[in-house]
Amino acid sequence: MKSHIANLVSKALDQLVVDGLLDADVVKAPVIERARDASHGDFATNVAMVNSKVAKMPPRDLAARLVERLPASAGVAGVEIAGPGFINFRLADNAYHALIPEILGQGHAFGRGRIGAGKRVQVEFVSANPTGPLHVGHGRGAAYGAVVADLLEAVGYEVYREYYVNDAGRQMDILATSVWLRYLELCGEALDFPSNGYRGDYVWDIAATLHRDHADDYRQAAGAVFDGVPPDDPAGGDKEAHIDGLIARAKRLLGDNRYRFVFELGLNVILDDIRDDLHLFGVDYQEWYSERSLVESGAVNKAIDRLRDAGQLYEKAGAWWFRSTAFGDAKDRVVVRENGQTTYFASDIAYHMDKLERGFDRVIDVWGADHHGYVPRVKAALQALGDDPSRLDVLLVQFAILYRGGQKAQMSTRSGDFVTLRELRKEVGRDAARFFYVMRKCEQHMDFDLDLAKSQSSDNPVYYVQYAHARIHAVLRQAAEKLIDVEPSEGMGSLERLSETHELDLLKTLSRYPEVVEAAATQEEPHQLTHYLRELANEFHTYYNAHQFLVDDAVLRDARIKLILAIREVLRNGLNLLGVSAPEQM
RNA sequence: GCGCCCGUAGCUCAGCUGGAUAGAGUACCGCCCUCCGAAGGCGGGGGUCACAGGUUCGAAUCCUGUCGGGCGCGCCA
Repeated sequence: MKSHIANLVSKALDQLVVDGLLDADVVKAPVIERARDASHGDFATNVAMVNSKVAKMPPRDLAARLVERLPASAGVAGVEIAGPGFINFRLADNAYHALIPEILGQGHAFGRGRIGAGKRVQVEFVSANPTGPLHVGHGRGAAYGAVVADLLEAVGYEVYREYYVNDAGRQMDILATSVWLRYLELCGEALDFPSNGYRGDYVWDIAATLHRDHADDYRQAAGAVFDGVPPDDPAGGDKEAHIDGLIARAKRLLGDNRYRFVFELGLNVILDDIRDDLHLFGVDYQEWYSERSLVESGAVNKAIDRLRDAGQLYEKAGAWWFRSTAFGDAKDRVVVRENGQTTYFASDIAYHMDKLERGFDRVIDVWGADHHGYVPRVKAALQALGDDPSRLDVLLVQFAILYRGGQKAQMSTRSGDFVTLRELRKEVGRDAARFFYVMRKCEQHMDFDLDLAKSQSSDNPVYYVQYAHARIHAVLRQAAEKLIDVEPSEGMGSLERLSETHELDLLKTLSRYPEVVEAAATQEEPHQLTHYLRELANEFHTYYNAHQFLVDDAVLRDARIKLILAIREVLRNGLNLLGVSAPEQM
């Protein structure tokens, strides 16, 4: 409908050019938008105002000339000039009635589009370190990334969802060492657990598995482990030096193979947990991409070599630095440390290089906002390698702060004192968690009200929308009891009986759905969809209270049933895109 | 100190590629079930769009500055 109006306006503009009232070179393209106020009709355009200057004519005069040249159209019931020079279009009722067979005919496909044109886009999200269970801070990125991916798919992109597994590096060594130390405690060794180790209960659980399956096979005397290791922070030392010393000691005492065994046990247990957790959250990936595989395949060294060959690296204080300042970064960055180990950043360069080499048209990273300072260096690296950094979009998600009983629910991974995503799901349910996380635009700091998410009342927006869907099914069940055929196969002739304001408003709202999906997808803003669904649910509830659907007049009843079937379809499709269920009963 | 994000109704937030009287939910007050689920609906009050300048036919929206809040500035990941 919108494009139809745009088409009419373009033709009128062309005619103005032909008539010599406008210069084709300077005329600005028309923008058609939904009228905000019903009294302004259905669509409006500001072409007359934006072209007023180049036409050397007051906006309203230009508007009048343009309206004179608009082609006639059956779907358009009225055109008027208003305000400073807006041209308002009012559609004929039957233009909206035709929407119902369209929706019912397309079913699940209604609202999906093709502007993605099959382009391949990769979306990387969550990618939390496998050093512990996911917590609620990861939940927002998970929900947001998943919905953005689904939205892009809905508008015609071929989407590849990926989780980058940081299974190399020092944090993983700290985890492996933490597991081993807990295991030693289970064996009966007395020791002071390092202040920088992972202290969560899940570490005990992994240690217990090791102890159950291998008894004392991995046991070493605590003295042998700790003697000569630099003191920990509480003992007046440095916690970083202490944990590094313990890692080195673990590797030496266990030997490569046995250390690797403990390491992998920890990694696999946690990764399985994360995978399962996300799956139950409705988040599934095409690929779990291992950082270690990147190191072991030589991809990291290859990336470093490419940078060196391009003259973008230099040596300073024993380390190799990437000249990222040459590409807009605030300072140069180390890629190879003094000790010869490559940095996380070096892996990330290789990873992003690989993403682009895999031939994606677009690459999207969803990161926590605390990583925003990291964006310039990754883009710098891509540019230095001769790739096009604009193919990479980094979407930053701000933190969500949880409130329970009006109080902040705080968290910290290292101390083990945090709310896990699993617990959140258990507490508020998957539907509410998914909906709440994407209800706000991602750059907005979010207050997540656990009590509200839990409440089974109209205060809770997710229940409000789901209730509208369930209510439609309640009507359909009622109709079935009365032996009314709810899916009549005959034509749509009865639809012109839909003439109530509530009905026409609903049709108008339904007609917006494809535009909402497209906007939410292209702007990566799932919240637009949540707002839309709330609005649609509200209009349905209003309609429900104002009119009886299952009336004696069979023709009218038939029309109304078709309308609510169309509403059901859109509610279901929209909720589905959000990863929220559309229950038939609640 | 430098960089990024945010500041709109008591509270939580839309609106931001400039457009017509600034919206929604919630809270508060008042109504509506002999009627398909009241987990609902209708109405009402409530705003110097943080502040100050600038750009123009027009600014919550764009630019500059100030003030407030969050985050980041590792040879950690």
